[in-house]
Parts: sequence; structure tokens; C-alpha cells
Amino acid sequence: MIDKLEFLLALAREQHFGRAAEACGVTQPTLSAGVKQLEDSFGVLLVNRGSRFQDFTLEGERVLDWARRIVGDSRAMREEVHALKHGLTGRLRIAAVPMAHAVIEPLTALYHERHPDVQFSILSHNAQQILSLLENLEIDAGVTYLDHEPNGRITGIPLYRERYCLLTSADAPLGDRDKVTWAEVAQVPLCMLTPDTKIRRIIEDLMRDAGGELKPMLESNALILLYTHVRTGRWATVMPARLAATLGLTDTLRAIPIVEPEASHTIGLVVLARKPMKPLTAALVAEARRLAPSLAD
Amino acid sequence: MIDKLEFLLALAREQHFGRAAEACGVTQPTLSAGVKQLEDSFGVLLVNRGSRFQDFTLEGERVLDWARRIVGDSRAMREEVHALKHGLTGRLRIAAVPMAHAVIEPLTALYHERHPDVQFSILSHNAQQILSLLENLEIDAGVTYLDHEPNGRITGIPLYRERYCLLTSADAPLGDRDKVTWAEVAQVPLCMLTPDTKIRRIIEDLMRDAGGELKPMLESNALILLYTHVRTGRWATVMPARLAATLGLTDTLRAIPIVEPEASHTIGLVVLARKPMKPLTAALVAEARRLAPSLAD
DNA sequence: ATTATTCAATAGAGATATTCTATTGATATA
DNA sequence: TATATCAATAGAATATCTCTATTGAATAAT
Repeated sequence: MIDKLEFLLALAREQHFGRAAEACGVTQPTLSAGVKQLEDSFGVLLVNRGSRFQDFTLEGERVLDWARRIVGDSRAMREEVHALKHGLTGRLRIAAVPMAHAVIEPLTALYHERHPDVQFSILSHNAQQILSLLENLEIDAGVTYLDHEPNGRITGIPLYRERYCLLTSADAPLGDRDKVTWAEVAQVPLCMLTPDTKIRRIIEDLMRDAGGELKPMLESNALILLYTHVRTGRWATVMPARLAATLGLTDTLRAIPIVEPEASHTIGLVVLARKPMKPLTAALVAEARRLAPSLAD
Repeated sequence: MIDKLEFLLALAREQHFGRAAEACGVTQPTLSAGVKQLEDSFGVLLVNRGSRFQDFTLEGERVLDWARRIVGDSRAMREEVHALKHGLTGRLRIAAVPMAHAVIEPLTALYHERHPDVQFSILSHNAQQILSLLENLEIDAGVTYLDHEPNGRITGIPLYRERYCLLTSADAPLGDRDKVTWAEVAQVPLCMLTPDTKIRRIIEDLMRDAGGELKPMLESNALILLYTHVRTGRWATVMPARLAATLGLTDTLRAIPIVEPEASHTIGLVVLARKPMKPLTAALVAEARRLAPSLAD
């Protein structure tokens, strides 16, 4: 029963019987049969298909909702019983938005100190993806912006507020300033993350409000690419002050606060709002609460 | 997997492999094998047994907790999908403390009017039993006192406050009064519910506080037996005013308010604090909220 | 002390289910 | 029109589940 529900979750994720089957480690006929069995047992169609996967029926969507709970609880149960015997072990799966990458290391450091047998998987994703990964049980926690609309299924633990600065060479235009305005930054050629990211939209909005427009010279989905370009002194970018400090500033590479307005957004840990949580997740929440005060500005 | 968890719940209920098996509709070896399989898959012992059932291990208790959730959710899922197709059908299982019996009929009446295809099972149990039946998924809702210690797993919807009166013949001692005190009631020979009931403890406490002592002439676990005795005019009892009114008063059978103090306790609907709830249960909560205002005093 | 009883585990057979490979049929794409 | 993709189906092999019958251990009764 529960494994059939896992089939259904995989199907929702992959939108494809064959790939879902592969993800579950079974063959396509097996997964098809599993879904069909669920449908027979409920007496309703769960998936609309006409020679290929289309979408879920109304009933299918409801079952999916329950499946996420039930599968999540059954995993939490196994993890809890395992932890009772062996302490915290296993793999903690975290996804973080790029701009929050600087805070991941302090978090894993604290966690690892207390629970040295836990392994980490850390993925970079955008804010929307993180919420969907969480709800689909593909990660245990996210580190992202906390201003998503609250839906009751997700809890946020604030970590810090990110404030934006211009990361640029000291001899570039604006490079000698103590502070710059968004209108001024809009005039500078910039390296930027791709448009699917939240930081990109935040910056676009701020520039538009200041009467400017973002025209990135270079865009990438990899933070490290932005950084390696900016570090040469020939490019500039906008990033949170904390991230800039973590990556490393030099005499020639400066992080200049951007004002008018002094915008900020809260970054925090997000987890499924289920209690009890999985032990690995609960421990991460505890560490996040411990870490937060030291990140306050 | 889920059926094995059901085995475990049955075992917790029956404390006996054979009876648990019977309750699940399987043979004893099947249930034993199911439990053993769970133990193998978790890698820990769940049940302590030495030639017979003893109790659950620490891990077993944790698994039981999860099993209640998972089994409950899986039932709720089935019910919800069924309701999407066929509307509300099935059987709503309610347990009520005897003193709340008067309020059951108005509740079922409202419910039945809106959902005529739903059948009812209504059981009489004491307050402790109702909470345990709820947590073990053996009933969908209870009607009982709301002053149990809140544990987060159970939600209460207040219905009314019960106030106590002496139900007695007009020509019996005290029968001509407008009100009587608990101290006076303690002097009268009474019919009472058995000591496992909450009302019994409430009355004992009130009488003791008034310097009296409860010495019931006749006790029973069946309300109807108390009523048939009292109705002859030769016996008296203490019961909530609402219940007395429902059972029916006559010229010779009077319900006299008891004062010093004018005690009262809140009665309400209790359900598992899980959302979403099972559709049948959610509908009952809705009706209870609708009914409550008309019961206010 | 001896004999019954009760209880849960085990053995082994039969019945179900599950999962696989291979194939078909249907739809979309080149 | 030919080709590729996708999910369903058929059929065989395997795994699992559940049953009856029995054993072994622990209690209770004689």
C-alpha cells in the first residue's frame, strides 16, 4: 500500500510512467500496475492518461496530498526507531537558494559537531523549487526567503536578514563610494543570477522602483561563476553583504552598501510543518535556532 | 505495511495475539508473522513476550504512536475519495458519557437531515474510555466533559454546560423545594451511576465539599435503569437539568436545582486534532458548531 | 506433583501478489 | 508514410501471505 503511494508520488514528480518507475527502482509495468491497483482499491481513476501520462484527476490530487503525509510519516517512523537504537545517522537533505549559501557552512558545522554520523546532501535550487521539493519529500529542509505565502504546511525559522551591496573593484566606477543608490547601480554593467531566482526579481524590482532597469552583462545559474568574474575586478555584481563577506573581500574588491531604499529580506530554514518531525530534521531546526542569534545584525 | 500496522494497533487494544488476530479477521500465526515482519524491517523488538504477550518495548510504543497516525490518515484518505464520488456515506462512530445522552439525538437529527446516507453507531462509555477509544481510532468522535488535560492530540468543541438538579418525587423529602443544597441532597437515598463515571466523582466531590457523603442506595451503569426507578416516585437521583428535561418531567416528578455551590461542567464534542479530518468527522464538527448556540443557557 | 489449559511460535502447504520480460496498440513526430 | 515514444497487456517466474496443524513453554487446576 505505502509503496504504491510512493509510486504515485514518483509519478507526480516525473509526470511520466517510465521515469517514475526508474526512480522507484521498478519496471514500468510494475509501476503501471501499482497505480492501477490503487485506482481499483479506491474505485476511482486517479490519473488521466490517453496513451501517455496527462495529469491527475481531482481524486488523484487528493490522494497525492494524503500520500505525501502518509509516506512522510512512514519514513519519519522508520527514522525515529532507527535513531532510538543507533542515534542520529543517515543523510540530511537540504536545499538552499544561492544567496543563502554563506550560511550553510556554519549550520552544517554546528550540526556535525553534535551529530558526527549524519551525512549531508546540499542542493542549490531556487525558492519555488525548494518549496516544491519540501512538499514532495525530496528534501528534509530548505534555506530560503521566508516571505512565501504561508500555507500551513511549511514552517519557517528565521536565520538573518539579507542586505544588498554592490560587489565591485575599487577602481571601477562607483568603486570609491561608501554607499551607492539603486539608481546608480542600475547604470553599471553587472553579473547576475538567472531570472528564475528570487534575488534576480528582488533586484529588478528595486531598480525599477528607483527608475532604473537591470541589464545584466553576464548571467549564470552558478554563484561561483559570478564570483570568479567579479574577483578579477573587471565585473561587478549585487549580492547580500553576508555572502560577499564570506566569499572574501580584498583591498581592491569592495562591498558597498546600496541605499534608497535599504532593502532587506529575511532568510530562514523551512521545514514541513508536521510534528513530530523526523529526528534528523528536528535536530536541524534546533541548530538553526541556536545559530540565528549569532547572525543577527 | 499498513495492514501490519493495523495488526499492531489491534494487539495494543487486545493485549493478546489471538484476540487481536480475530479482531483483524486473520489467524493468530498470521498476526504473529505480521508483527515479526515489522520487527525485522525496523531491526528492533516491538513487543516483549515470554510465551505470552507482555507489553510493548520503548520502540514499540513509538511505532504505535506513528501507526495510529498512519492508519488514521489512510482511512481518512479512503473516506475522502469515497465521499468525492458518492457523497457522505458510511458509518459515523460516536461515544458519549451517559449524562450527555440527551444531546445526542439533536446532533444526529441535524446530521441526518444534511447527510441522510450516513449511519450511526452510538456507544455509551465513561470519559476515560472515550479518550482512549478516540486515540485508538475505534470511534470518530466523543461527547464528553471538556476538562480533560489538553494533550494536543484531541480537540474539543463546547456544546453546553451541565447544571445539576435533584430528580425526585414531589411528595418525597425535599420534593416541594425550589432549590436544595448539596448538603441536603447528601441526606437523601439516591440512585447513581457506577463509580467509574465522571458524574459520580463530580457529585461525590460536591457532597464532600458540602460536608456530606454520597451513599447511593442503588447504582447501575445504565441510565435507563436509574430513570425507571426514579420515575416511580420512590427513588431520587442527581442528574443534569438538560437530561432530566429530556427524559420527561411530570407533575409528581420534579427536577430541583441544587445550589451551594451552583456547580457546572462543560460538555462538548471531542475529535482527533488532525486536519484534514475524515469527511464524516468534519461534518459532525460542523453540525456541533451549529447546534451549540441553541444549547446555551 | 501431575494434569489440563492457555498462549504464541514454528513448519509446511496452498493460495495470492508481485514483478519481471516481451509484446502490443495507440499516439505523436519526422 | 515511416519512425519513435509511451503506457497497457500477457504470461511466466518469483516472492509473499495466510492458512492448518503442531510444538513448546508457561500457567492454572486437580
